[in-house]
Amino acid sequence: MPHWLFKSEPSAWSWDEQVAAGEAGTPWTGVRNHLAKKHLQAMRVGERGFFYHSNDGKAVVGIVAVIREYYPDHTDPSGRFGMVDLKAVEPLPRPVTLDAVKAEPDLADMVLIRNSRLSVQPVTEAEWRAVRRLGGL
DNA sequence: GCCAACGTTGGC
DNA sequence: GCCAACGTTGGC
Repeated sequence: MPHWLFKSEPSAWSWDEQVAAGEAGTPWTGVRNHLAKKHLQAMRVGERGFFYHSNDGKAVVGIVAVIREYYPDHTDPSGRFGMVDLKAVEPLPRPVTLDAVKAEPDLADMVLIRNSRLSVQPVTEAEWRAVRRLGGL
């Protein structure tokens, strides 16, 4: 099963807010990049991803699940981009910082390192297991 | 279709 | 606050 990584600045949308949204989840609005869009379109209900705090925090802090597949993003006036709905699944007992990811040789090829500006990223099975382990799961 | 100018992201 | 990386826009 594919895995993903979603980036958000906590000042805009934080893990705590995602948790507070509960089982109903929330739409992941605001993606305006074609590669990120492609990843959103590939997502299926039940797939999981990491929730990453960019800028303020710079750490993987939790795990989310896709609960609704790709549909139009009403916040996009051009109508070209869409979104999925996500819900919080569980926090990482220990957030995995960007520094910790960089310090792990097995994670050197993570998209988070290689293409740091991409806001929705694929995560390989090996990367998924390694980050979970670093996070105490 | 090319590419310079510009805007945004995100680490530092 | 700076700036490198990268994506988008628009003139030609």
